[in-house]
Amino acid sequence: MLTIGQLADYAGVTTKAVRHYHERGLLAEPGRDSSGYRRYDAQHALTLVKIRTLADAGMPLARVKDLLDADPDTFAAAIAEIDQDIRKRIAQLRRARAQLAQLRGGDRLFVSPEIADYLDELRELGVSERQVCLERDGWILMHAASPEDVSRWIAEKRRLLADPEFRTLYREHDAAYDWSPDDPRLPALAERTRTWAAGHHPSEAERVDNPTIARLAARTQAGASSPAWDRLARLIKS
Amino acid sequence: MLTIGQLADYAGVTTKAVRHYHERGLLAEPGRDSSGYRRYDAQHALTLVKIRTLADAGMPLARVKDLLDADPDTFAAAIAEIDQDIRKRIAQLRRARAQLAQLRGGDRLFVSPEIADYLDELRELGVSERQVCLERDGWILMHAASPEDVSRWIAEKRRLLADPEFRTLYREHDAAYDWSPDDPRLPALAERTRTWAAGHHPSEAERVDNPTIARLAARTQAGASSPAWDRLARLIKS
DNA sequence: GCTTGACCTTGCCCCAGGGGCAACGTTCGA
DNA sequence: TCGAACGTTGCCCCTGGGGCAAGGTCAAGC
Repeated sequence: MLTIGQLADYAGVTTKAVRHYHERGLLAEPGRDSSGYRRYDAQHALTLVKIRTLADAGMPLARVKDLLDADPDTFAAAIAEIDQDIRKRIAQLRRARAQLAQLRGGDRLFVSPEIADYLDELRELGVSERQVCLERDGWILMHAASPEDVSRWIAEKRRLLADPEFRTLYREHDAAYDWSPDDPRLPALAERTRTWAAGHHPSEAERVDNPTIARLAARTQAGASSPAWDRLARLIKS
Repeated sequence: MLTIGQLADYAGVTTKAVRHYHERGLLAEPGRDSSGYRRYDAQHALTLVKIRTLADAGMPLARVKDLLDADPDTFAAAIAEIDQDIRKRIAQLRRARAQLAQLRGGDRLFVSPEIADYLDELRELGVSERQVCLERDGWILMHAASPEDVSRWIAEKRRLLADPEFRTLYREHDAAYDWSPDDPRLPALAERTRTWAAGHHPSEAERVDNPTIARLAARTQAGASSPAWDRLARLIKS
């Protein structure tokens, strides 16, 4: 007859776990010897190994309990199900591993592939990393606030970037961030921007009156501006 | 600016989880709007996705917290470690799957390969499944109570089974379980057993005076006897 | 016989990672 | 204007045990 420690060692668990299984009704309480120690027999060892096998496979103890005295068909079905579950979990772990690797480089992890591609295009255009981050943050907010609009807006942005004049303006605005607010190039840039805006026929998509988006855009800009940008904004409005 | 629900949906978690991360200090509490609602920006979304990526990889939240503002080297090292861990867990799951499959057939799962082989030999000899179970339970107890003795005893048992007379006696004892206690074959079997025992030179191993084992054996037998076996035992002793 | 160390007993609180519910305030669209 | 859907805090609950306390017990060696 075995003590709780011997039984636990045999099954590769702690004595604590064995007592836990008693509490949860998974393992029958054995008889006690004269000193009150639990004394186990081989049947307990068999059951304990079964419990561990099922629990190691990720089955909750409550289900293990039901299953221990279920008929063979139920048992087999449960085994099959758990087996499927294990395969799913392996796949999940593989995915987690891949995600983890992404964490080290780039922002593909944080935005949809569509947006990530767009950001890469900006980079190829020579846009500063600061500006790319600003864009990324804007798209994250948009994606979170109204995901169904993202595709349309991305398409619109792409359409604009196809216009050489817009591309030039975009890059100059980007560069202007670091200029002095008194930089003589600012009035000229403002003028060119207004000219472009006047000649530019706003598309359907752009006129979408989504107040959420409008407020969102305003906030995003507000967070990260510079003296030169502030002046530029005033010059364009005036 | 996002509400907690939008942020949570974006990262694929529950609002409860987001609040949990605030409590644990993983995610900075954002400002509140006039009604007391939390209002999040893109930075929160970035951090939240990072948190989930690390947590999904099995990292405890406490470590995630430390890692979120660690230097890149520490971060990379931690990533590598977690990656190793994931691979280990995948291997573990695979093992669990294999064990699970074993659960459906035989008792290889419960005893060492050595003992399982021995039990299979008994089966080939035509020993009843009842007797094989009895043996199995005995070996489980021995393995749990004093694993270092198992190999020696198994070898001894094998040596005995090589003796044709012992094999015959073993099988007849097995069969006698179901006999009536008045069966006329019992006295003859007892006599043959005594003759064999007298002519049998007990080996070194057999005389090992392990009182634990002796008590153990006695208990095992006591649990599963039959009227015929009881009579047989009395006949042999007398 | 005595000590020492390893074992056993019960009981209680602790952890992650949230879920669920209460009881209430806010916002938004029809 | 009203109801649904969302937000707030706070509390207790779950799993699968770990850790520790405050003892009782057992076997070995001296």
